Amino acid sequence: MSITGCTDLIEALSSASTVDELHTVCSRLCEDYGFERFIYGSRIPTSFVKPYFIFISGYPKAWRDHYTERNYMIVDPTVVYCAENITPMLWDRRSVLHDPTPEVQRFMSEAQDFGISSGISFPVHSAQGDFAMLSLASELQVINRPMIDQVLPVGQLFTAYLHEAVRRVFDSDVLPLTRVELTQREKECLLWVTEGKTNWETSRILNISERTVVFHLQNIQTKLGVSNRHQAVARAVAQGFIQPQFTQ
Amino acid sequence: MSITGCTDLIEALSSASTVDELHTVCSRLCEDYGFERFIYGSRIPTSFVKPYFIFISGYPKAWRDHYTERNYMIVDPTVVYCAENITPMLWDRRSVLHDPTPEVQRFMSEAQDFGISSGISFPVHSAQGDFAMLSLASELQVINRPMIDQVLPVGQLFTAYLHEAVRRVFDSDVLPLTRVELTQREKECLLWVTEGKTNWETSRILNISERTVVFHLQNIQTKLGVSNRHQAVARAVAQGFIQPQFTQ
DNA sequence: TCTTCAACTGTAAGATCTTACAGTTACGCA
DNA sequence: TGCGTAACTGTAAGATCTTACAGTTGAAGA
Repeated sequence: MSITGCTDLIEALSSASTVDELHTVCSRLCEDYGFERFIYGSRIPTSFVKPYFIFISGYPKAWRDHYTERNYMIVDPTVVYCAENITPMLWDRRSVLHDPTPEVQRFMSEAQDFGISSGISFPVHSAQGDFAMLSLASELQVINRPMIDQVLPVGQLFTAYLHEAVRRVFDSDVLPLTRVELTQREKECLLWVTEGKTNWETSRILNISERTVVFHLQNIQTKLGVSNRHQAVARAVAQGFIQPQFTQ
Repeated sequence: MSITGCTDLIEALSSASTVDELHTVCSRLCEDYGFERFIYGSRIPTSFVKPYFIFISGYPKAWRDHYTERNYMIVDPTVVYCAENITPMLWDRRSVLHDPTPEVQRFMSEAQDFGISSGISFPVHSAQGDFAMLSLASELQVINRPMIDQVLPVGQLFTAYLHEAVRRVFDSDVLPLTRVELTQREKECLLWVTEGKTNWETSRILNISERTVVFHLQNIQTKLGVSNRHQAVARAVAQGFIQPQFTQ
C-alpha cells in the first residue's frame, strides 16, 4: 500500500453515513496494511461519571463480551496509554509486560487466546473533549516492524477522520446533549468563573451589575441542564464550550 | 519522499533536547515534502484568560512580528479551524475566501505579501488540554494536490510527535504548573463536584463526613494554587487531572 | 522508633451562591 | 406593529461554600 493509498479510504469515511459503512472502511484499512482485526472506541464527555461510549468492533464477539463483562477498559494497557497520550502505541505481550501487573498480564494472555497478540493503537483527542482510539491487531506474536512503519502515518490520520465521521453519523441520533449554543456574554461570564472570580468581581470586570452576572450564569445552567455552577464549569470546559483565550 | 521516510524524522524529534534541534527537524520536514515555511504553535491551559503559548517559527520574522502586534491569532482561519477540529486543513487564498470576512481577507492578503500563499495545517489536542498545530506553507498560489497527498499522513503523525517533544523540552523549564499530583481521594471528591453534588451529597456517596469532603477539596485548592472550587474544577478538567470515567 | 503522609473529623462565623419574586431596554425581522 | 431574543436590573430568604480554629488514625519507609 502506497502512502497515497489512504486518500480513498479517507474519502470513503467522509461519505459514509452509517455505522456499517464505517465498519467496512476500517476492515479495508486492516486488509490493506496486513492486520486481521480492528476496534474503534470513543468516549464522549456527556457526564464525568457516566460518559457516552461508541464502539465499532472488528474483534471477535466472544472477546468483546468477555471484555465488557469484566470491565477491562480500566485494565487494557492500550486504553490507559491512549487516554493520556497523543502518539501511537505499539504493543505485544512482551513489550507491555515490562510493567507486569498481574491483571494486565492476565488481560494480555486472555486477548491472545482470541487471536489478538500484537498491534498498534492510535489515540485521538478532540477540542470537544472526545477521546477516541483505533486499534489494529495481529495474530503475530511480535510486532512486524516494516508493517508498522507502513501503517503508522496512515493510521494516525485515518483515526482522526474516522472519529470525525463517527461524530457525524452519531450526532443526529444520540448527542444533542453536546450541542449547546452559549451566547457571547454567557461565555464571558463563565470564563471569569473559571478564573475564580466571584459574581461581584465579574460584574466589575464586565461593567455590569452583579445581578446580571447571576442572570447569565442561571441561563447557562438551564441550557446545559446542570444543577449548579460547578457542574456548568465542568461541562463547559470538558466539552470545549469555553477554551483558553488566544490573546497573548 | 517515501512513506517510511518519516521514521527518522520522528526519531530525530524523540531525541531532540533543545528548541533549535526541533526547529531543524521541522525544516527538514519542509524540505522533504516541498514546502518553504513552517510554524508550530501551542497553547497550554495554565489559565483560561492568559494561557501559555509556545512557538517554533520558520516564518519570516517581519510577518511574525506583524502577526503578534495585530493579535492575528483570533483572525487567522487556520488557528480558528485547528482549535475546533482534529483533521488537517488545506488552505489557499481562494479556498479560505468562500467565507470572506473583511478581516480574514485582509489577513490572507498580508500573509501572501510575505510569501505565505497556501499550505496545510495539522491540529493536535492532548488529554492534558494542550492545543498545538503545525502549518506548512508554500509560495504557490494554489495548493499542489500531489504534494498534499504525500505530506498529509506524515504531517499528522509528525505534529503529534513534535508536540510531545515540545512538551518534553519545555516542561522542565516553565511548566511545573501543569504537573500536580492529586491523590485518589481528592480526585474522587472533585469528580462528584463536577457532577453537581454538594459537600453533603458527596459525603454520603463516599461514606465519609461532610467535613472530610471539604478537607480534600481544600487540599486540591492549595495544590492547584486556585482561589475557589470553580477554578479548581476548571483547571482540573482543562488539564485532564480528572477525566470521564471508563466504567460503562 | 521516628517521620511522613493520606485520610479522616468537629465547630462556627462570614462570604458567596441559588432561587424565587418581577420586571426594562434595544435590536432585528416578519 | 408585533414577536423573539440578548442583555440587563433589583430584592431577599435560604442553601452552600470558604476559612479559621484544632485535632486523630493507620500505613509505609528511614
